[in-house]
Amino acid sequence: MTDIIATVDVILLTLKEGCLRVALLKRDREPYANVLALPGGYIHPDGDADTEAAAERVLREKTGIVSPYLEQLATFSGRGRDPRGWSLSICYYALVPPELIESVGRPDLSLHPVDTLRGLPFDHARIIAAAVDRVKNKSSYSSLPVYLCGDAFTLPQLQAVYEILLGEPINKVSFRRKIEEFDILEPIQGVLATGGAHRPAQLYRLKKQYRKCLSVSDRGL
Amino acid sequence: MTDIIATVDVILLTLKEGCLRVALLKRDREPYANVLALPGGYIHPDGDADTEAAAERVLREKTGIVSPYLEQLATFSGRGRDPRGWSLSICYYALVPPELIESVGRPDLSLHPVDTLRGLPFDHARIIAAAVDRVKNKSSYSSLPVYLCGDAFTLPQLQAVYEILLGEPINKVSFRRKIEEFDILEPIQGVLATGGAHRPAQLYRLKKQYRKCLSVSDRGL
DNA sequence: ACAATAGTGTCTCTTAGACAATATCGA
DNA sequence: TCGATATTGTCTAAGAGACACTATTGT
Repeated sequence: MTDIIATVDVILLTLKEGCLRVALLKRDREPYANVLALPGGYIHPDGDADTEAAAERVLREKTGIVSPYLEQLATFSGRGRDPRGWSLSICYYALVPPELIESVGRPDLSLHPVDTLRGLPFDHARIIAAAVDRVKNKSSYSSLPVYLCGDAFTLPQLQAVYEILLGEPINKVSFRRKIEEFDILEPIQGVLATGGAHRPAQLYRLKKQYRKCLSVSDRGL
Repeated sequence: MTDIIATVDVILLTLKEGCLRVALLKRDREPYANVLALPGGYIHPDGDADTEAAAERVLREKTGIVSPYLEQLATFSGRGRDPRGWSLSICYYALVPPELIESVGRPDLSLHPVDTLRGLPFDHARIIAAAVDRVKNKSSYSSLPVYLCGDAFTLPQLQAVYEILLGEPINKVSFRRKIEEFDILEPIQGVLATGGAHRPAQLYRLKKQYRKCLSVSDRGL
């Protein structure tokens, strides 16, 4: 009986310069050595409690990042996806603010717009597309996009994040109503003065109990 | 390095006597021989194109059923879930009308209400709970429940299915508006006369192009 | 004062749900 | 004709989006 190659891959997503980007790094071994690919690695049954722990470990070892939000995407499998043989990858996706990626200072880690990816090994293009679909869809009815923002952000900034993900402008009043309804943010006593020759915006942060869990709406937006 | 046990499990769900039920069968080998469990089995890298094909094969071999709708649920993994060691199960769920299960005539296959399951082996209770959550949630915004109906059904019957899954009565007018909006049904020229000392209802069937794909709404219900 | 963006009040239009009227069967 | 359920029409109320007005900064 043929063996099964069992790995985890992590789709690490962030929003930078108005565009959703995925973190890729150069593979350090065959197959596809020196090709940009998703951070991934073998499951270690001796050390990993489960595949989620394996994904956390792989992400930490390969990028230095610990993501507050990590969710299982799906499992991709089959004979054709890896030249070494029949393989199976349990994929997880993470959303982080761009500063977190930059703060770890890994020169081999690079960000790439998800719309213009080329030359990806294995079935990584398909996996990334599935992750992007999931994120965009989930953004349409949940607070998921807050994980793309840093510790403190303004409502106009958060709205811009939603608009990029959904690909369309959102009504300001409706948007604020929804966020109010989610009840996950609290104002910080202090305002964002920096940018502006205009009225400064209130800074908000996630309430503690929502650092790792999201709020969903039964309606859209 | 320890080996990984890689299997697929299938959560076969149906609606019978006003209650969502899962198909279980007695395990024919250790561990947990003779205990009721989900249909499952090892992945065959030599024969299965991918895990979905493996799930289809396992379902067919163990129950004789070929389900039009089969979707990946999630992958469950870890050291504690199988006494044989670190294991990993890619789980798929299927929705079928009860007649399909009865038509295959497997006496070892039995249906059990998902609310009152006891004594399940491995982490099957958790897996089934996840599948039920997924089905109920997806039913709130999609045409998924039609797969629980047979080839022909009336709108009041379909509404009853939705109401059982959602656990609450639905407004008749709104429900019909939604189904109309999905645009997946076509009337059959003939009416359901059987039940009744009352006006018979129009029979509908799924349009051909929706036999294996569902329609979703961006709003609820 | 002016430009620019933040934040809020209000109106309208869409749409989900309530209610009810009509339709069609068996007894 | 009566009882029961199917089907359709219409009114109402909740909610989303449009619009516009006020607020607060830097220049």
